[in-house]
Amino acid sequence: MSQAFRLKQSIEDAVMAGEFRPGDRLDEASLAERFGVSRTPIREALLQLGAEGFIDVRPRRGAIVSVPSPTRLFEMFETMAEIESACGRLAARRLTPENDAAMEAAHRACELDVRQGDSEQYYADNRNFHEAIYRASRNSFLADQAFALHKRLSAYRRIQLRARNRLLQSLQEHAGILEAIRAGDEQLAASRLHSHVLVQGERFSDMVLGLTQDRSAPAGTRSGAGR
Amino acid sequence: MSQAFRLKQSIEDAVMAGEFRPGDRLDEASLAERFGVSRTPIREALLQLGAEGFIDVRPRRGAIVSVPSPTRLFEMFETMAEIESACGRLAARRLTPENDAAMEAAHRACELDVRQGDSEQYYADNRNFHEAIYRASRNSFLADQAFALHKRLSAYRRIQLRARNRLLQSLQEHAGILEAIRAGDEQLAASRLHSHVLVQGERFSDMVLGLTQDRSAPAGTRSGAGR
DNA sequence: CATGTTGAGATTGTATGCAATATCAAGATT
DNA sequence: AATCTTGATATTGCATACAATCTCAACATG
Repeated sequence: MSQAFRLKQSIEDAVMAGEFRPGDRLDEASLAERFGVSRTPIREALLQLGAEGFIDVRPRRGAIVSVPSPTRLFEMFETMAEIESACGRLAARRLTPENDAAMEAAHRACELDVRQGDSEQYYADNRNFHEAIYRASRNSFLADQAFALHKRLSAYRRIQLRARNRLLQSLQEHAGILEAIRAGDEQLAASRLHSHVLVQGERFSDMVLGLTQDRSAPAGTRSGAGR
Repeated sequence: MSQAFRLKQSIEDAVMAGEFRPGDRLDEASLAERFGVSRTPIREALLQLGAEGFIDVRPRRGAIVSVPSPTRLFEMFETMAEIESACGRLAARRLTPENDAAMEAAHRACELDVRQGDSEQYYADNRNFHEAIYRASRNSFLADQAFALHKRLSAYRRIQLRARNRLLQSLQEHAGILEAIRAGDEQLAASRLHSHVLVQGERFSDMVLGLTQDRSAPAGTRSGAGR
């Protein structure tokens, strides 16, 4: 497969792994050297990531890892809540045994993780659970949108789950969601999913908003005390 | 501003104008010649359009205007219905005088177009009306998602509105939606928007796929049997 | 007659070079 | 001292060249 595709994935991974922090510049020359290719495929990967909203590509000024404002971030979580609840609504309407089984399996895995207090593994299995719901909507386009947004938010979501009690609460919410979907209660499934997702956004906002009123001077950037 | 950006817009416009039909190849050399640039910025534009889902870029095999299957298309409309109803729900909750005025103005314009039977102009003003609702959600990220999907579907939507009585029906639905949003009735606004959008998908489906079930061979499409 | 093979031409993928623009620090001006 | 130029340097944007792969039709083979 083409290099640009592999590079796109690698750069995305590096960003998600936190190797590049929000605000960091992604300059073409260093990336080219790092991956042992010329600037051309790097540019192509960056432009694609930019089109997907993963990074910010400013004409003539290079690409940076996007720095959503607290407001923007909350909007993203709110949108995720709307999309997920739509998935839940459709899942409740259309549930098949296969999809039910997939959700069940993912939920069981999450249970185990909580019992073992393995928050890192919970993070992964939580993702599987949510993706099982997306698929259960039996609308692959909607599911794709949900996947994409989930991925964009995962960096922020991960921080959330570090809190121990949140882990247990999350699991209990999953149980309630699953129950509603199985009961075919579209309304309930939608509203439970909505708050399950939104609470994360709210918690995160609280956390971030505590620090920055509006003028974010994101800590950690080598901002110019210089002058 | 950079050429690639302008080109991206131009190619998108050409696709939306129907100059390239679904399934047509977008080969780099001819586009480069047409726009008087080299292949490099053309590639960059195509890759970005591909990342946005507007076209299909198949590695080593060039880009084509995507040809959503009837099923996929219906899924896209269903997703649009979910997103729009989310916008409506939030708009009902958060309506400001400014957003109200904007929706009102767009609605008035649509009324005038119907009275004059100008379906082409209605097409444009209808878009404004819907975009006014997106903005009224006061969630700019959600609104951006809605814009993008609306754009991707507009080619199919346009065909819909050609039918005369559909024009009037559409207008009446708009009135109902506006009323619900103003009344602050989130549920009603959401459900009215949902069916307003979905009915287009359904009509389109009926048109294209009277034979949905799974039997392929979409009769009547010129790209069906191909070569 | 159907199917597999092959090779020329066409098209995409990547590297490199140069032009255009942005960045930033040192010096000029008030 | 603060702000405004200005030029050197770094970085991006685009064009061109070449390499890698695909396409497709003519031919060979059973």
